[in-house]
Amino acid sequence: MLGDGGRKRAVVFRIGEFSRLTLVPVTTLRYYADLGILVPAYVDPETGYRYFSAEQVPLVNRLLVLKDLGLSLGEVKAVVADELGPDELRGMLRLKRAEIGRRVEEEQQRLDRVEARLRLIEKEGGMPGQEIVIKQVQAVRGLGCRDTVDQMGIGPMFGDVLGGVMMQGATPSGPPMAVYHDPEFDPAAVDMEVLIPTAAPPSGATPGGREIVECVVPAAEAAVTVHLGPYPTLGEAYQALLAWFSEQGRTVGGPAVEVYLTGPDEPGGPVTEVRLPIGA
Amino acid sequence: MLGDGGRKRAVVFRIGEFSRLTLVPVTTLRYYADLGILVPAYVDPETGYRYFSAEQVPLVNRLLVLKDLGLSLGEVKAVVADELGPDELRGMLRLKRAEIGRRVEEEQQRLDRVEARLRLIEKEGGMPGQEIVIKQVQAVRGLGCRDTVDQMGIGPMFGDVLGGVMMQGATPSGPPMAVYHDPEFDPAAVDMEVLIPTAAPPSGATPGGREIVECVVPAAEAAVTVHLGPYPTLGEAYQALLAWFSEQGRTVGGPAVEVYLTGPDEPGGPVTEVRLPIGA
DNA sequence: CTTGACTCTCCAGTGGGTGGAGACCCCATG
DNA sequence: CATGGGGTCTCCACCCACTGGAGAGTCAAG
Repeated sequence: MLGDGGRKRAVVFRIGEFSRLTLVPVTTLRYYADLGILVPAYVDPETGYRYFSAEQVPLVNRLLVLKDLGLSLGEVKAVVADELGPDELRGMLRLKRAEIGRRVEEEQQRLDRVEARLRLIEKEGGMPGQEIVIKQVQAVRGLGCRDTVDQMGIGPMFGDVLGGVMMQGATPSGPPMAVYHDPEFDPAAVDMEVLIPTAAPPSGATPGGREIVECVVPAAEAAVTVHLGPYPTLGEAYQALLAWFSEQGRTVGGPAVEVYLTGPDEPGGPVTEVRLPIGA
Repeated sequence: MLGDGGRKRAVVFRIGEFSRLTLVPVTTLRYYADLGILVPAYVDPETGYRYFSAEQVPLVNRLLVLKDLGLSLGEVKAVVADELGPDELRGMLRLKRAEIGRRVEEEQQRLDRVEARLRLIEKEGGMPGQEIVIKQVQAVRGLGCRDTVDQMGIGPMFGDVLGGVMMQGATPSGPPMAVYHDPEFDPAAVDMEVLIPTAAPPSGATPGGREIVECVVPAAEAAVTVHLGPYPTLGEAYQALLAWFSEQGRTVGGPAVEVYLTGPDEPGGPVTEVRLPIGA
């Protein structure tokens, strides 16, 4: 058309023209060429210049469409290079559909959380002091015992169990924990389990007066918060957790667990993690 | 508690214990520490060991919550470090809300496209030969002319315009284009505009018999496809495009544009890009 | 031949980590 | 007090899909 005198030379474009034709940036074209996804029709062995043919424009479009459907460049390469059949392609797209669906769901939930947080800020004028996080806590194995005591007996029980475990020669592998088996807190009769995590628990003997046995706190999905301050103020943490449960429309799925990250002798009071399992 | 003889030493955890407490991987804790997001309570200057205090557990939870709301680590750092007020935080969250909303929208549309493609594959048993892509095509400036000719006059018109433009000494900056101004194709009277893109267009003179003037193809959002094969088969491309418009529930927003990437003398026929603007 | 636009290769950086290599440290036991 | 095993350190590379820059070479018009 533009001269060429009848010699049959394929119509090729340099990378810049091709970029203008396809609206794909030059650097990206080079990147695709290096990855082998869009191999130039001809590469000058002297200069390294890449030349693309007009027939490659629809290939670029196919590539863009596949990318737009959410395929990674590796998958795109497999599709355009290996010419994989409609079955594999269908399978791949079904996977993508599931994956994108999941992502939509996730983002929607994230959006809900952001909106809840915004409402909270509007109402309270700032971030709350204690955050509530969902965690998949794994099971904890250790030594301890379960007993029903009144409110005043809680402190002594810790000392008792701790002393008993030490007497057994076991080495704590983490901070002490307690499980409160009563759904309601009754100051007169607290059904609680105190345990010290240990790596390889040797078995039973008696300390001050209670029997030390192997105990397990089961794995759970739990709403978790951390309370800073003396034990009488732990109720705030439970209030916040229960408010969260009612706000989320979820139910409590098991007994509360407290983890005593720091003892009561610290300046500023102890640090206590409170876990409330989420119902199935 | 564990001895310590009454000396006031803060309860600190090594990175592994802290990781177990917070369920954040050790490597990630180190990463956050390096970024200055979660600075250890104490770093041993001799060994470099990082020690975290129990008071930092709620800080980690706050961090996780913020990250979960979609903030980047940089933003999280700004929030936890600079203690920025509720106003900035609110603003940031509002931005996030908009951003996440956009992303939900996008992913939803992507999901729709994947499902449409899956339906297509089920029906046709494979990928279509020609893909349709949405592109923001920018305006093209050049030399050419508009005329109404019959079907047989299209070819000569190209030769005429091309010759005229060459005679002006202008250098084409891209492949020839044509705009078809009739909504319907009437073989007896085709209202078409032929133009050759040029960088700095010099103005008017006459070639074989038509006046060459400066022309512009406006920028547009267009559905684009590329057709391989002789011109009489271009109807397939238009059919595919119109099917796409009706499937997408969109309307055509302007005259069709054809870009002649390759001339008719190529083996295998010419390569032609067809653009149909999308209505506002 | 010069000039300016274009292209080449190579390297670095993005974000939010993950994994490994090789060296050092801590602690409990013998 | 030596030793062993597990924990921790730093540094580097890798993931994805690009994007930007430096410095050198190339192409085409005047």
